[in-house]
Amino acid sequence: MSGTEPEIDEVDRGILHFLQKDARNNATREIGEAVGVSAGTVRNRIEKLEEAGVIRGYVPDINYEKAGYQLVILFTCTATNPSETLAKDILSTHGVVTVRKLLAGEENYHVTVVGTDTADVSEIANSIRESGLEIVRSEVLDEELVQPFNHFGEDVPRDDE
Amino acid sequence: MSGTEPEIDEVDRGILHFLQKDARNNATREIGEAVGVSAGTVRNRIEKLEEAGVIRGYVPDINYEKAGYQLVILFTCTATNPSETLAKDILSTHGVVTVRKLLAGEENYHVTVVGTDTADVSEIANSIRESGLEIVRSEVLDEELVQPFNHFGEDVPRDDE
DNA sequence: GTTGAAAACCACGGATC
DNA sequence: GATCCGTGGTTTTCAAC
Repeated sequence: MSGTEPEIDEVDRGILHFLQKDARNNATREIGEAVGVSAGTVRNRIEKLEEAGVIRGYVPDINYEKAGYQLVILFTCTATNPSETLAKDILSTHGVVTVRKLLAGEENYHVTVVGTDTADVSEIANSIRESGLEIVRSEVLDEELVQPFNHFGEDVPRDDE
Repeated sequence: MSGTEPEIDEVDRGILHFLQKDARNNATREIGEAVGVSAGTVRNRIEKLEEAGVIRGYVPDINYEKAGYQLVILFTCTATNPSETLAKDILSTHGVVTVRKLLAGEENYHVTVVGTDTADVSEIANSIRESGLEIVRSEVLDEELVQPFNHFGEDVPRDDE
């Protein structure tokens, strides 16, 4: 199907574990010392992981409310006429931050949007409908916590703490 | 309430816009040229944004399936006995990658988990129940797209391109 | 708060094992 | 495939505006 299955070993898991904690402020040498390889190897592994599509990119974890966008809304939707590009179309809509497509069920699209006020959110809702989603329910998001992957490197020996 | 409201200006928005695209492989000098300030100022602003809590951290965007965790499940739950630390407790559970707490409604907790097989997911489900969540529904996630914040910097003047 | 320059640090590339 | 090393670029620090 999708072809190659990348083999993720302990070194890769350790690297991914480190990147989870902080994907920006760290050095390959520091990671290498923690997982037991050289800095150059860390760089090679990261490159492989990126090429294999395991790592899709690096994003900042942003607190929307503190950034001035007080409203964070979760729209539960039904795709009336699903197309191949529907998810990507929705994602490119102003205000949309995440799109989750479920494998089955009626309410098979979950769209998270952020806005400054209700009028703003209302406009976003209209855009979503025009793209081909019927909004079944809209709810206010109170809190969202992200732990991108707490599996990696759980059994990697740590020299500190 | 939460106290200080950080003032996000055009420079901050431009910086956030750049970090969205790639939070790891970029130079402060490059960002500075795009938004019209020096590299040092970019670093100062980023530090401010981090201290203010606008930027909570930097995380890799990982494709779970390609990393060997084929099952990505969305649990829709109801908090039977909500506590202050419930969301954080759930997040620290093995296999849990995101916790979304809704402001109101019966099914007010959405928990995304990843696992290697059904037995793995079943164990995770048990852990979630033990933490105080009743699982109302479980669905298979087909696709998840993230666009952390496409608002920032849309109207920032660019001197090139 | 921002800027500019010097120094320490790091990533990147090739050669080697 | 992993490691070492030299070079260019970048972050960092500090003085000055």
